[in-house]
Amino acid sequence: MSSDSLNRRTNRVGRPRADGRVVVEGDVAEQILEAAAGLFARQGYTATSTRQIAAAVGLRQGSLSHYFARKKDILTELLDRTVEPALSAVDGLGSEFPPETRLWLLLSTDCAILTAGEQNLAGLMLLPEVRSDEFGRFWARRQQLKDRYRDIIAAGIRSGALARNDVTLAVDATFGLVESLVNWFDRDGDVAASDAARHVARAALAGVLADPARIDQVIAAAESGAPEIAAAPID
Amino acid sequence: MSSDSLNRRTNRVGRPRADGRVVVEGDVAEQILEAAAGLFARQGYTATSTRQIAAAVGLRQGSLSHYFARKKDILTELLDRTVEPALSAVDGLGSEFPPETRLWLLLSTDCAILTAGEQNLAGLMLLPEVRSDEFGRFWARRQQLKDRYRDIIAAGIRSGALARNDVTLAVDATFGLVESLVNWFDRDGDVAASDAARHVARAALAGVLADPARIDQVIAAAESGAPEIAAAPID
DNA sequence: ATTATCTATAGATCTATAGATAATGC
DNA sequence: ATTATCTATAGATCTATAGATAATGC
Repeated sequence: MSSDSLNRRTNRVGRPRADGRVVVEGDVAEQILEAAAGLFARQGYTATSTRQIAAAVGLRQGSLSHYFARKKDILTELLDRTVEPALSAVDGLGSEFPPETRLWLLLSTDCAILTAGEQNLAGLMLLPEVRSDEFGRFWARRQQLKDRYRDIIAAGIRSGALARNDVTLAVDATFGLVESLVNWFDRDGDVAASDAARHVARAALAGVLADPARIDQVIAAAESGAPEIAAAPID
Repeated sequence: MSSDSLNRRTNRVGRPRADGRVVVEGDVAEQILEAAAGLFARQGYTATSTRQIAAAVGLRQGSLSHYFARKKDILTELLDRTVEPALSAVDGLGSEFPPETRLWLLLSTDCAILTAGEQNLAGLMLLPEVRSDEFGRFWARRQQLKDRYRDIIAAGIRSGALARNDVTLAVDATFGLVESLVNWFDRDGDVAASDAARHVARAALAGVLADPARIDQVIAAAESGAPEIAAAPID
């Protein structure tokens, strides 16, 4: 085997980069997404220039279009990756459990997802620019997730396990409390992701339970996997 | 009294506006702040141009500098008005109550403040651009508020009323749960501000109480104004 | 004279695109 | 031939500022 063929293995097709650096770790599109996620989260979307994103991965500004035709496409792809894991986790939720148990399972997996990963991906949805219609697809997917919360909470209210509050309030608040994690949970801080996730999930559940004293029992039942006896209906 | 002097009353010094509209309702600086708050919250800081702000109050872009030398100064003033009310509310907090009662009082006033007003002023602090050093004064004030939470929560853990969790976790989570309101509470939605505020404050308190069953008792005690009997210390 | 505005613009961006170039692949 | 990059730039911003102007105040 000549040294020629050895070199060819590590080299890539296409004009070399201006800075001379060779791309080793595969997928450039992935690198762009990762770099952009960090920049968007720290500086904001509009305040992050395509030049900055390109520089972060060792490209010139104009070369980005080879991977993403417009800046917006990068954010769209990142947002997509935000909802999808939560939505598919929802599907695996056993329906044999009583609603308050299912709610705990939903809450705790959701909180775990939000605190997982190196980057605060889910935080991107709070960027004001994301409110624009251009990102409608994302908001539709997210609404699906919220609808699952609504189903479970409504069932819990019917069974008497959850307080007979306004459903909209209960759903909005529960959903909102969970998502508070993306604001304050700090991956570089002292608090462990699992502790933060559990604390928030527990507070959210406590907020809707009819009998707050039952909370640790509900959590234990969910985690032992055994469906506990449902609370007696109120009416 | 001539009609001349009558006219003078309603007219103002200075060159008339280009659009011919006459400013009636006093303070232009306040109008700028209000318009900017709405635009920043909806579109983001960088994505809002000084031209848009000016247009919203019937001025030309260049005329803004008469009131605020730079765009940043508008946001700084808005952020100032965000922390100050919360900080002064904290001062009025009776120290004769046990910590869990004081915590409830702090939580409920804070949540009330966050949901009050026509505009989601507090939401501005989540704008990514605000993280920059330029707004350090704001973050320092906010840290003072957080320190009050820490004092009270630490005291509650010592007294045994609050769960013996990591203080940092408890403070970060409690503070974060409260602030989740700025993300999801919708002034144009169906949920009343007072309901949203109460739900969140209650969930946050439930998250840290040693005995969740006590929650409604603690809240009732705080609201009747009578200091209840403190829980027995753990050690 | 003072004030609140205006108009016009310099200088600095920023994004998307056209077209060139330097690799590998066949 | 194909691919991944480059360089250069058009066109559209955006912010801050200079200097003019049209009111009122005295």
